[in-house]
Amino acid sequence: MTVTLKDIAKALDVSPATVSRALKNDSRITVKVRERVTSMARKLGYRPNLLARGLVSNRSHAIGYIVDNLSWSFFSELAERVQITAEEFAYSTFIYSCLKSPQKEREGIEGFLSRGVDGLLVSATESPENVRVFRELSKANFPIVIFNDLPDLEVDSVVTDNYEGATKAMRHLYELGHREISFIGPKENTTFKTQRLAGYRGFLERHGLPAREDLVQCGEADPMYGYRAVKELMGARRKPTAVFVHNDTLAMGVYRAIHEMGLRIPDDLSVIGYDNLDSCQFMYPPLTTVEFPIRQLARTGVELLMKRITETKKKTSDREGHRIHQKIALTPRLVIRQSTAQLKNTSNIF
Amino acid sequence: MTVTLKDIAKALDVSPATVSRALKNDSRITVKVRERVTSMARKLGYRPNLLARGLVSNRSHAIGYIVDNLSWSFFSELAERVQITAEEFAYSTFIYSCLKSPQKEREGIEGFLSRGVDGLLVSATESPENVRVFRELSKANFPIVIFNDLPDLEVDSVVTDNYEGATKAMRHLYELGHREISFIGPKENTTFKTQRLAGYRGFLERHGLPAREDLVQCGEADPMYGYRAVKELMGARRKPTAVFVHNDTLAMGVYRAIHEMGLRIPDDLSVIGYDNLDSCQFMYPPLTTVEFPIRQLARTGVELLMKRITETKKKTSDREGHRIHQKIALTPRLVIRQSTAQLKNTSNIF
DNA sequence: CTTTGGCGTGCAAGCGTTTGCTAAACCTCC
DNA sequence: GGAGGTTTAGCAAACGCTTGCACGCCAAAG
Repeated sequence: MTVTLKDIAKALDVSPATVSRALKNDSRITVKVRERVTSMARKLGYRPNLLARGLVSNRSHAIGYIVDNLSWSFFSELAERVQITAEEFAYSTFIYSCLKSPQKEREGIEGFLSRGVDGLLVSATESPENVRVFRELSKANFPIVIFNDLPDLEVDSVVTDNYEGATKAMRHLYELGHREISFIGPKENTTFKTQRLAGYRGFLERHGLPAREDLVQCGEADPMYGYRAVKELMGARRKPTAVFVHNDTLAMGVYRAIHEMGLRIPDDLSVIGYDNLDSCQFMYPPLTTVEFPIRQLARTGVELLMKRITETKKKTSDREGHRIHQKIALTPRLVIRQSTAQLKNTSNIF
Repeated sequence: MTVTLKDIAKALDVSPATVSRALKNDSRITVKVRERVTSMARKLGYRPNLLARGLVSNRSHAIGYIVDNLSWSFFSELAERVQITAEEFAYSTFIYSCLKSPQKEREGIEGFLSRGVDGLLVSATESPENVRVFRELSKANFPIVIFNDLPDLEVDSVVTDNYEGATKAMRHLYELGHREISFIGPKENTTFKTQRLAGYRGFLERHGLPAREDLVQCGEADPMYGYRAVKELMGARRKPTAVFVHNDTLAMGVYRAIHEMGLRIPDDLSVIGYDNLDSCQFMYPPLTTVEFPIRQLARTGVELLMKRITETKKKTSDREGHRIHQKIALTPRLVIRQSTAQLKNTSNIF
């Protein structure tokens, strides 16, 4: 059925070893032989069996990428970039969506390892059990890079500075004259959320603004929650004049609520998001947001992972040499569009 | 380093064969032995090597899914559902985004086959070369299911009736009194586009409405094009009162253009989309659309593929028994939200 | 006490590759 | 013309697992 190295060997009356070497451009093989082999391979429609290859070479030329929810633009954009970048290194990418379930995430990890991936990329749950698994893998010198800022740095990671991003968002609003600024985010205290919220609070504090807890709204990580939160905020007596939303997806709900209430963005409420998803520019008005540099993140992560992989595979002997782990932080950038504007009718301008 | 069957066997002083059988609940193994084996496996942290397993059993327990652009919600939502459904069958899903490049798509297929996937799921380019590849695979009894309506039915497929969906959209607009209805879509003549456009034209014809070609706008498959198209349409002398947009993503651009021009949906223009992406309900106003039943499609596709896989793997002998291919069509459903409304100021009501 | 027949387990081959070592062939040079 | 060296190619083991077959054991039957 399927044609193997042996078939080529038989057809050419050489040994499988020779075919194998010829196909991978081993210098010891004559040009003539190589040519005969490659042309016969093409003729027969030879397709290398990566399972066999992986079994003996102990390299699958694949990496695994675990995400929370592939259906969310944030993750699917990342996943696509990871795949594209890995491809430049002749690597396949296996993607697994764990639906925010630590249990499933665990299964995903196991599955990847069973399939012999050469390395792991993670942007998923922060469940303690799994974080422990990542630590152990890392300690065992298994190549793994995490797109997150875990408490103790014992594993390679590529992150963005969420605190800094939040600060930039806040400064932008502040400079536009806003003082009553709300924060809308998920209730889970992921590092992303914690840092962004800290950036928000830190900014208020440094500028002597009151930290009104009624302006901090946390709920489900779903656009619907953004919708509900705004309805509540804007229905209250002391409304905010601007809102810093934890991510662009949540901002979609915010938009809908504002429009539905017959209010306008940015006139009645300035809105700033986070992530800079592709869809931002098609919201109305186009959303001002903090860019989460997806492409660079994917690239940096994959490159770091590849470095680890080659390191590890090379010196399989001195595996005791404990690696120094890296944490690479990318700076977020503010993308100003039209959902934020100068505050009007106020004496509060600095 | 990694623990294998042999290690367990050695530790228990039994043969690897016994361990293998015990772990897969072979009835011939004593309960006592089985228990000793499983507990030892757990203790040692045994993880089956799927490469080896696949090599000998010729079953990888993985399927490949090729999509056009993973970063598009439509595909990532599909991919996630495919993964979830496949998991129910104890199958892994490899996802590959070919970025609409037939070349890359081809590489993706080859990669999947090299990795020994047991079956293929496709919603990607319709390039003749690759369609031929699919045909050949199918002819060779390789399990493959396509989410598309290919010209000649020689391969299993699961589709939705785009013509019917378009008709439902048009009828909805028609019943609301609209007569000047525009179509905005991609310029590539994919089957989706062709069928939806045919549905649009067919409807006009059956209802004696003029087929104004200036109302049919085709361009890039990108929200930006929807934006430009609407600007042009609404800038013309004879504006449409409603627009049927080929998909929800394109509709985002339509929305932005309308809003930017200071017009209102649905008052100045009724808009109907196609796909019913998660984000539809958060557009403002929530988008009326034709549902592309993603979940059922994924489920049906995976189930059909699984059926093929078990069929094929069972009777590896009579592989000549040419299979009868199936085409399963799911009916699209109209989801009425608030982007469409009764046409006002017109004598044209039926 | 020897056969028969299950039943439970082990042997060994094989899946398609890679790769260290060996061997043959060919040069080059004295 | 043979020693020594350099190419070039083959042998065979190994990767971790599955599986057809054989084998040994014990109980029941003859």
